[in-house]
Amino acid sequence: MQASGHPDDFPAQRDETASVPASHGVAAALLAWYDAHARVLPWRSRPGTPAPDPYRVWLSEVMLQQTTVAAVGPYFEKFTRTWPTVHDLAAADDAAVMAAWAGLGYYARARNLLACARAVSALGDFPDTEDGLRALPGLGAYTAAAVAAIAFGRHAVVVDANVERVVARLFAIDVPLPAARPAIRAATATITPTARAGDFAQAMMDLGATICTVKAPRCLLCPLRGACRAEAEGRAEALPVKAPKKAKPQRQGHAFWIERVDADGQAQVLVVTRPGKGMLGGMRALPDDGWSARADGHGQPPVAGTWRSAGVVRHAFTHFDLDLHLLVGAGFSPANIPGAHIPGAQWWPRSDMENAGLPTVFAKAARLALAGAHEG
DNA sequence: GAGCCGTGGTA
DNA sequence: TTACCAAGGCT
Repeated sequence: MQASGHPDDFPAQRDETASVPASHGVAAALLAWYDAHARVLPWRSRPGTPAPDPYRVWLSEVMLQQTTVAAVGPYFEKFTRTWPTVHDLAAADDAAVMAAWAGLGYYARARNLLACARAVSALGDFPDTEDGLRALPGLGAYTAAAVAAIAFGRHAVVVDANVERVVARLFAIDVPLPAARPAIRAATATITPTARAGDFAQAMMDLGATICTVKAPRCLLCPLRGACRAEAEGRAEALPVKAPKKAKPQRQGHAFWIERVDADGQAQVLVVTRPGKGMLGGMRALPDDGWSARADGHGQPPVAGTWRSAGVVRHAFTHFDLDLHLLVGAGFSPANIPGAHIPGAQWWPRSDMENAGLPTVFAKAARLALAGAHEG
């Protein structure tokens, strides 16, 4: 194959028999495309301009883990408005951060976010190397590389699901995931430029999000079309190959709605703070009967009383589906009003449940309870 | 390596 | 409606 040092030669220089695309041409073509088509995002600087605040890069990358740009937007705005620096976040109360994260999912991210902010604040600032970043809580191989490249201009190989898809197609890697990961990483390294590694990473992700999509990739618009082996072979959409998924179990559980009127005449609802680990760990919630991915709940209410059904919330988690049966309690004796018996319990104003910081499954249950009350 | 861990959009 | 899955990390 004739080597080419001229980006202008790309993509015509592609050799059909080559095992890999022309690396120089791929990076140059992608960066040129990015300069013209980069998405404008709140946590991102324009191509070729100084890098954004590492705090904002880090915060956005953690929020974007397995989460869409559209979903992250309002949360990023809220977090940066409430806690403008990593030191502000480090000083925040755990409950405030968890409540602010409510609805975004994968709540271990919020717990690690706070731990990371406190570690960084204690250090004085973010580490500026990939290895230094990788040692922080919540930063795995992807996020450490992304922050190193985007915030600090480091030459790091950034591989997320977008990059996996783009590279699997570009090199026609048809080994199924996850076994293909080492080959994909090695291939990514061959096309990652020394200069502008951060823009390159973001360009790959933009390409994956807008052109090289999972379904119906828009190959006719792709700046890497001439270098793409999968496209040349007419099988871009078929790559990467993934192992089949396991079926999700259907679980049954109960949540319990308990109200009181306090001394000032204010209606309140009993909420609990869940244990710091595991499902919805550290989040405020309604009392429940211990349902989990592994088993149905035991069905028993936390206190004696009269319970009536207020409906069912159907909710899909990553690894199981849940029917959450909502029971509304009444008829508690004055000596038996719950609260003291239930670990982590507190009373929350009934009129302010939307600000209780409930994860979505419990927010749905709360809306059901509040709506049901109007039916009489 | 494989299981666990949320949510909302899309086809 | 069902199924897939998005800027993954941790154990």
